[in-house]
Amino acid sequence: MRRIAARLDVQPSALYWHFANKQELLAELADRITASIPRGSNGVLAAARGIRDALFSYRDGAELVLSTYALQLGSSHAQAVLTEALRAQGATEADDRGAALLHFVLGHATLVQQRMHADSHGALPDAGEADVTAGLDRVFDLGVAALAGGLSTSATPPRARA
Amino acid sequence: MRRIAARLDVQPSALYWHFANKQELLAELADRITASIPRGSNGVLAAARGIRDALFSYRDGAELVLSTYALQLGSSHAQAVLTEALRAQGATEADDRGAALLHFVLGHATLVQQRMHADSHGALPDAGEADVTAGLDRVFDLGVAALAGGLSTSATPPRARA
DNA sequence: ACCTGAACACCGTTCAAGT
DNA sequence: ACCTGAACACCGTTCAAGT
Repeated sequence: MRRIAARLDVQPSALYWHFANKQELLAELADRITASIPRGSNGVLAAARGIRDALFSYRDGAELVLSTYALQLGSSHAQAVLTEALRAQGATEADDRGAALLHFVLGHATLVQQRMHADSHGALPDAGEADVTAGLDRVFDLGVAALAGGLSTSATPPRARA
Repeated sequence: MRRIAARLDVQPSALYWHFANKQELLAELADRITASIPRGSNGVLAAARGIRDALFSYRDGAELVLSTYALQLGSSHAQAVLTEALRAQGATEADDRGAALLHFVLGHATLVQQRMHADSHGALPDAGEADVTAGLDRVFDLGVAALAGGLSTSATPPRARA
């Protein structure tokens, strides 16, 4: 709060005219992050990646959206995007699958983002020359594919294969 | 730190003889939580539930283990249990699947635990008489089943069906 | 070896008072 | 309507000094 106030050239107490408390300010921030998630119907994998990338593009975005979603402040835009992509693909139990997918994406993204953040501060145990992020994209894709229902995860498969 | 010190009838600064900082103390706590996860080979679903329940039995256990795992402090016992159960079931890509499953379980459990915690403090938007936790067990089971590989998620199916 | 005491540099939040 | 100033009740952490 003090840092935000400083950036606005205002006293910290001024923020409490606009927000009841820190949590409500964070909920507004989370809403802006999720609002930037693309709605397009390019398949479940594209939808999941859109969410992940939106989270990654803000510092602590994943953890913030996870917590705000848990408190049921903020919108459920992310889940709506996933459920919609699942339905377009003809998945069964699209609501539950959408929830599970969202939980996976939020867990995965929070974990990866925290690890990257720690690494950039040199706070990770030294693992030699290995990339901290090695294999995590593969884990993400595998997880999404599995949760999407074992069907094709792309609504637009390569034409050459058709 | 101050609260822990008080519980031990000691000054907060005394803790810094035993731990370098708060994060290292939390890592030790996370290790004790994951150490309580049962290793049995009763299938992937049982393994995943064992992890979830271990997390639930400590205040903020899920978030704590998620963060500690992200920083790669503490053991990878939870992931080992999942990977082992996947292999016993004959799953392909057991390592990546184990990672994805762990991410899902951590995301799901963190979300559910934070929501329950907020609800018990009356911090959730009023949803009438609905249970805050409604349907979440179903989402968990569906997620685990999907990530387990679409195979049977139980190593001991009902005998009546055999 | 293990702990205390005192300090340092922070937090989020409240609220009377200003304009 | 919107902000300041000052305070309150907290944090994690350090470090000389004690025993």
